[in-house]
Amino acid sequence: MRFGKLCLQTTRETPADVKIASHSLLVRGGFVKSLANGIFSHTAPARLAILNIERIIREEMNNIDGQECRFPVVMPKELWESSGRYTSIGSEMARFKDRNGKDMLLGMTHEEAAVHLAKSFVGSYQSLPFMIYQIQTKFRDEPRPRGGLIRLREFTMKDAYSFHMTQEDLVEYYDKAYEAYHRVFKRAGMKNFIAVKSDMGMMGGDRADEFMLISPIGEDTLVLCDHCGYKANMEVASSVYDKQAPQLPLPLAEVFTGDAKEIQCVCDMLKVTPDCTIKAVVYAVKGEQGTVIVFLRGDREVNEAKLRAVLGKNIVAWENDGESGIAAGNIGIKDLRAKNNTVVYDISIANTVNMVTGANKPEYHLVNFCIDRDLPDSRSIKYVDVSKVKEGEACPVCGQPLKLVNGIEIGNIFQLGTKYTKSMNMTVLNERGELVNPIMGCYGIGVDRMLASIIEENHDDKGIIFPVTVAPFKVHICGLRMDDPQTKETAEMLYKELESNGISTLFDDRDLSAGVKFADADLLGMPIRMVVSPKGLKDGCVELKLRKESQSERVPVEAVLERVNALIKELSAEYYY
RNA sequence: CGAGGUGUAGCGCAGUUUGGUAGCGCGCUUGGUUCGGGACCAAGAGGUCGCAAGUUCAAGUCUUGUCACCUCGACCA
Repeated sequence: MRFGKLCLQTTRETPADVKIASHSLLVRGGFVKSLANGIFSHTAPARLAILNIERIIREEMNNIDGQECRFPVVMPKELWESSGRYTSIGSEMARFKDRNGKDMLLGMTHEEAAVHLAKSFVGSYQSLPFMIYQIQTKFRDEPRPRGGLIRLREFTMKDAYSFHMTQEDLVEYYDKAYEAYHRVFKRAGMKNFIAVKSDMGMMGGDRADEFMLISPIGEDTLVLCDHCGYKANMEVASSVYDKQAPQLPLPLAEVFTGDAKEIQCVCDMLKVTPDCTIKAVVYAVKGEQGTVIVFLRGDREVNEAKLRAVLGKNIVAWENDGESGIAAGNIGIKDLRAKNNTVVYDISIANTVNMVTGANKPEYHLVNFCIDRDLPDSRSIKYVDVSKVKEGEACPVCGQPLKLVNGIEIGNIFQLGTKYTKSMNMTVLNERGELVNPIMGCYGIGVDRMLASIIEENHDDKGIIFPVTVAPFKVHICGLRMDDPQTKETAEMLYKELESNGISTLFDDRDLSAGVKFADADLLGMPIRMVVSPKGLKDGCVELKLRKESQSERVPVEAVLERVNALIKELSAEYYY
């Protein structure tokens, strides 16, 4: 491709509202153009990089016997009602009516379509297992898109669906997919990624893993143990606690605390630390009356994802309407008289003694509260784990201190079970002639987000450093002094030679100064830069430089093709799995 | 949904306090000189100042409404 004719403009300045490196470089390099909130157009180089990523994904999916299919973007309401998700998914699903007033929606994932397709073509166990997948545009009306291509409303996703007769068969395939995902990310030039156990979210199912690129800009928090290798998303990470030091129970007493409501204020007033208190956090249940009150140790925070999983209900922020009977700021376990509420006891308060807690009346707290002594029905309390893991807390597996890092979710895999095949009534005959629901797995990769993540991990202060496997072009020719006939002729000749030998090349044939061309070459980040100039041609040479290196080499014009091929081979070796 | 911010040329911004001919830098066009790390000179093109209504002799500027975008928040009782 010729730079001079590219529909693209590089810029020196980063737009003021851009916060992260990949977004900045994608915009400055002219790869993407924001069209609306969370919706981008891609220029040719971005498209080429995406196609390279898709090619890697296709190869790996085909390698685990995937069949590339295609599901519709637009689907009727009825299909999604059959799985129950038409109502269970909120406003992130875009809905509209067609000309006849029929309710339609834009696909945000395709379990329903996959089951719809599979159930009509598959009647017996002899066809199973199989996996179907697609790479296609999804639309999710995210509440807050951000970070350029990191969180989009319209995006490209590879989504795969596998069907099995037994759980064992699913697990076996799941492990193959798990390995295939590692190969995809490795081949695409990612280094610092890991798989962690994750929440099921809207998918439902038995087990899920997320593939995370460890990065400070990641939106997810990951809990890791360097000692035993425990890895989990914060959303599902289990907590274990230091047991309270043994102490004699002191008499329960009510103390005046006035306006002190927040944990820290109460602690300051009573001269205690937050881990000696029990606090209450109140939620509302989405679409239902009443509240959920969570009691947990004052130094802990509620993990809403774990709470949702425990309740099996969606919770939302609670707003005090003054009618709930709740003494906000002074809520305690003892004599809680709130109406219509579900009470959740976190394991952090089990068997605690001498704690500070709300007195369930304004301006008062209790001190020396001992849950087993002061609650008549304490034995019937079922404690659950709903708090967030903290940095340094003991690993639930080996007890060593945990560390927290941020991660960008670049892919996920789920063991769905029969959630969709049951609800959508997909059955096949087994060996004994009985009708059974196949067991499903599903496997997603965010393609655009992968591009952004690759750039997050592969750039310097001058621009992108594309892995050779993903780079839109392998070679970037900078023709210096294109007004010089011999230089122009040689650059043209080399460009055509590379292209005709299957080496994708970006040819900067513009009549601009060397500095501009070098800056653009660094910004766009192709792995090999070739400088064709009168200076080099004087000795019959051109200059080759790798984007990731600072040293260049001089190569005779006639040896260029061979040398470029060798460099590509060398660069590619890094990304073999 | 809540709070804050921003909408002026393709991009980045000034101008708004105090109403009075639409500005700067980058980019773009033409000519010339340069040219191996974001060159210089000269001459140009390009904007109904997000949109709508209002106040005024006069609105980018004041008033009201509205739309869009950005950031943070939407557990810490």
